[in-house]
Amino acid sequence: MTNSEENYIKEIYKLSLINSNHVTTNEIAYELSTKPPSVSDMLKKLCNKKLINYQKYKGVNLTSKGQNLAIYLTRKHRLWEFFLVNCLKYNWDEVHNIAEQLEHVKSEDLINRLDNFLGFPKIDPHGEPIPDKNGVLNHLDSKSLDNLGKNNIGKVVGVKTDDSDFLKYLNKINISIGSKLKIIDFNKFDHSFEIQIKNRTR
Amino acid sequence: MTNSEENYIKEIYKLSLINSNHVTTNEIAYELSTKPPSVSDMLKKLCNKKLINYQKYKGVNLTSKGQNLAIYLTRKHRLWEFFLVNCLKYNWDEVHNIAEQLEHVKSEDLINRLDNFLGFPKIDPHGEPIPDKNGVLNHLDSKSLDNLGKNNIGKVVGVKTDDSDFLKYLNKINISIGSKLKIIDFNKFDHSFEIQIKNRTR
DNA sequence: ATTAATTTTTAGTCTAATCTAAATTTTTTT
DNA sequence: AAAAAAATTTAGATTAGACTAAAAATTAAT
Repeated sequence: MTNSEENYIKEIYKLSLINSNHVTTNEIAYELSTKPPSVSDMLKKLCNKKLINYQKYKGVNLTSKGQNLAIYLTRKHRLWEFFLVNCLKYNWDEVHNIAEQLEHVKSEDLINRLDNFLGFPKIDPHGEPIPDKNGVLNHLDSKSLDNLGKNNIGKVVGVKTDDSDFLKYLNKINISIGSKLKIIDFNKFDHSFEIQIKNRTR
Repeated sequence: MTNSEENYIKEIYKLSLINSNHVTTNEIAYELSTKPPSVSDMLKKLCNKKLINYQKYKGVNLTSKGQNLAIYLTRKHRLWEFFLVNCLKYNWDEVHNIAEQLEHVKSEDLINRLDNFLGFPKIDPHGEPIPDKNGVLNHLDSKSLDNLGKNNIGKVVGVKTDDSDFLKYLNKINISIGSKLKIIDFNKFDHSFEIQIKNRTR
């Protein structure tokens, strides 16, 4: 299993959570900053390895073998992110690229020991659940901000994106995991919210 | 800088410490489990990048640029080994392969933070010195076992090889860093020693 | 239901790193 | 110092992953 194959599997996994299991060539190419022909080539290879279901022109989804692999990669990524933030004192907006590299280190034993060393954490620095040794994911009871509704109050439990610039913006406006948000108003023309932020004072 | 280039630089560094700065194509090929033509190709490339001095058929040595790089790679490798043994509770004979992978992660900041997290250790689990941020190496005052001489007593401060089987053998006969050894006898026919081992009782 | 636009795939090229086989240079032996 | 052996390099092929340009299939628009 090459690093590149692993990156494709992880990306297909991410996209299939958004697009209800139907992922297209162009989407993958866009997300991985590569070109569609490269994706076509790789899809053939991953299909031969029984990691994805793929029919020409029809898009892809993961086989259960591919899904297990994706969950294992996610486990590695999130455990490394947890290590970087909690041990090495990185900010949550700085860890993605490094975790991306660390996650390709090949040793299942290493990851289980890391998990143990970190105290078997259940959520990563962005609030995303960390799959356990058996691939079991602890889904949080949560809804996205646009489903909260006007005048309702919610508590931030996670952020879906790894985009460093967006996370920096959240730092700037003082939103982090645990912040309480109230929807004040909604602007239809650009789908933006006006919100009120309450943080616990420390 | 590719992983492969890094592996070559590190190997040339290791070999030039043994062979007083004259390293040959076949030696490199043997150590890296590759073939001489592959080495020839790579040497050309590293020479173009001014990392080694290389003349066809004449062997190689590192430029000062190459040496700095080698020391930095050694720093990364030994810090990760320290982490694996001291945090993740690996044995000293198990860490080499994993550290080999971790050392290719590209982030100088990561290594400096790791160094800080580990408490700026000076020696790795095999007793080898860990270069600091500026590449400064703390050479231990030591001699090899075959220079100790009959009836003399020495204290083990380090082991030069990463060979997992040899390290396991040392575990078996109960030699570790800190053991006191006395040369009882020397057998000329196969250059073997008879030694007495004294370990601190805990 | 054709045409137009978009998406996806095929065909062929490129680079890094490897290999085998053959040629060349250096070293050793006689 | 010539011949034999060993070490090293060149030449040419291969694989993985990416690319551009062109062809084919699908989807959208009239």
